[in-house]
Amino acid sequence: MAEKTYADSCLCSIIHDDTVNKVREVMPEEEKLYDLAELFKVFGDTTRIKIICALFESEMCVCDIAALLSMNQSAISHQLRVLKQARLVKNRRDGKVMYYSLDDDHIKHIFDQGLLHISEG
Amino acid sequence: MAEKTYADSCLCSIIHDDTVNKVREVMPEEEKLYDLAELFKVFGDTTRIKIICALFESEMCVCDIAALLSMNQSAISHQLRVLKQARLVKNRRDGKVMYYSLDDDHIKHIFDQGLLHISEG
DNA sequence: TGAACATATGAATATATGTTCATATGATGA
DNA sequence: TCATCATATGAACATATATTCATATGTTCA
Repeated sequence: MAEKTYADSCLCSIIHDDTVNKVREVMPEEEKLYDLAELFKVFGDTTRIKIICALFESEMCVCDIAALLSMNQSAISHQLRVLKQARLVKNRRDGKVMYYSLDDDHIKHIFDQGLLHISEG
Repeated sequence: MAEKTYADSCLCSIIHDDTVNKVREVMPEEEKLYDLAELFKVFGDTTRIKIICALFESEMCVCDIAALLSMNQSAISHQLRVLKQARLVKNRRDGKVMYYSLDDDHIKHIFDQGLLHISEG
């Protein structure tokens, strides 16, 4: 009764048990995969990509970034919060001004690999 | 009139012109940043992350993947299409069965860097 | 203390997106 | 050719999310 090993939602009756079992054994734990998706979701927005690229070059205040991207301060602030929660940026206050900078060494590698993928084909 | 150089949407009057200009010069072109966000958006979903992780281990057919993830065939097929459009997977037909496998060498690096980020802190 | 300014935040809105359901397509074998 | 099976696809629905607006917070300086 090979069929019994499959989820009810999959209507197929002939699949490759050995393959599925082998893969199942090496799959990372659910939580890790969820976190990974959450991380990439943060990168999956043009505004945040732009902010990160800007911060590759220099620490910037919220207003700098808003001016650079021609977006309003609130939108930038909201996105910086997302980046901060993902521990991708950090900030420091200097008087009224809040400066943001990158807080992760892996981002650059990830971006470079992504750009390599894009430039192919 | 420093204010005139800023977008109307940014209400700040005191920002760092030099920084903004310097950053503006090194920013990648708009289209490239858009493509990069689109790529990461593909990685920003748990189902697709799981599919990719599974394919790290072995080529699989649609039904295999559906069984592995306990999801229905249609959902998997839709997501495989997204992955294919992003040129992350390729497929080959063998009779009625369509086998999918990874079609990019950078994915593994990107995932590993992402996992490094997650495991920190 | 109060005005001015940079930033943060909550609510609302519009848009994007993942899954499901129903059904179409394409291949096999009798 | 017809039934069966694996996969693909379009429409619909529910949910997530980015931006805007209005306003709050926190700092500086007079």
